[in-house]
Amino acid sequence: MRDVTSNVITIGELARRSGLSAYTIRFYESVGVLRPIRRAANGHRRYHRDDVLWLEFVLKLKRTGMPLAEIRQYAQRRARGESTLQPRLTMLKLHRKRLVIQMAELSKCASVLDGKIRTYRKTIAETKAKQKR
Amino acid sequence: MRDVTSNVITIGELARRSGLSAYTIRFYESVGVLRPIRRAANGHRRYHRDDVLWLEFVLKLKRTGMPLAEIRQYAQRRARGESTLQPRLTMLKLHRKRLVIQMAELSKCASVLDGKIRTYRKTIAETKAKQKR
DNA sequence: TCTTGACCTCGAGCGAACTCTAAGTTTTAG
DNA sequence: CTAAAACTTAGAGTTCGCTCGAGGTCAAGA
Repeated sequence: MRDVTSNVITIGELARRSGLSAYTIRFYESVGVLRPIRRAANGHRRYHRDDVLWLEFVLKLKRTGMPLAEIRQYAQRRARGESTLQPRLTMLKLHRKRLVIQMAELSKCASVLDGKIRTYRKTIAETKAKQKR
Repeated sequence: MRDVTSNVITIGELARRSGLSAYTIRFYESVGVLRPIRRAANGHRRYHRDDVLWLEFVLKLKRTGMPLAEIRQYAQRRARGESTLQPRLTMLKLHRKRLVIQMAELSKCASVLDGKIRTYRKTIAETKAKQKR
């Protein structure tokens, strides 16, 4: 059996842990969101601790609406080292601003929804009362 | 000149007001997100107050991540009248739950981002200090 | 009258993000 | 040793949500 407790894992195990499909993980590598992954002697991908951590961060960005093209740019700057710290910081700050806007949007929509839910409940209750009479 | 203050507006005016393109508005009608819009004698669409309000609500759902297929289903139930109140209520409650999850995701990501931004700032400051020496 | 611009329909095209197929190797369990 | 499961590649196909092009009508302004 494969050692699942190791800090070097296969693509299948990473898929299981991340909730992505192996297809998607390879796709992310092919578009440059993940750097070229180290291989075992047989050519199979081996994901290390740092790859896993990076993927987790990528998924955070993705789930909060950053497009893959932008994540790729960030990844490529990261790969180029410390000289790109400033532009990366700018990207993060920009995304943070978008999050704030998104959160405002969500909470506004939540209260609209709450209003609708309340009136729906009332209407349904009234309809039922009428039927009983 | 066209009367822009009226409560019956053209597709161009609605596009201007909603920020969507006229293409998109027609597309929404074609997929059933908007009901078939009333026409002027010449066949041009005329949007009334209720159409505009409905579109506003649709955009709230869309911006908070409800897929068009689901919005269409809601719209079609709405068109079928009071008998669909219960399933519509269920849909709204479901979407509300998703909003809560999304908001949690966003704020979690925001704090991760804040952490990164802080360490980036520090690293940049240190690098500059080193260069001065 | 002529031109410009806003509208119409239908169907094709596009970009993003996967998702899968095919054909081939390798690993692992029995 | 063999069968099934897990991996590899390249490239095709799918879904979603638009976005546009072609070709046509119609109305208002110069």
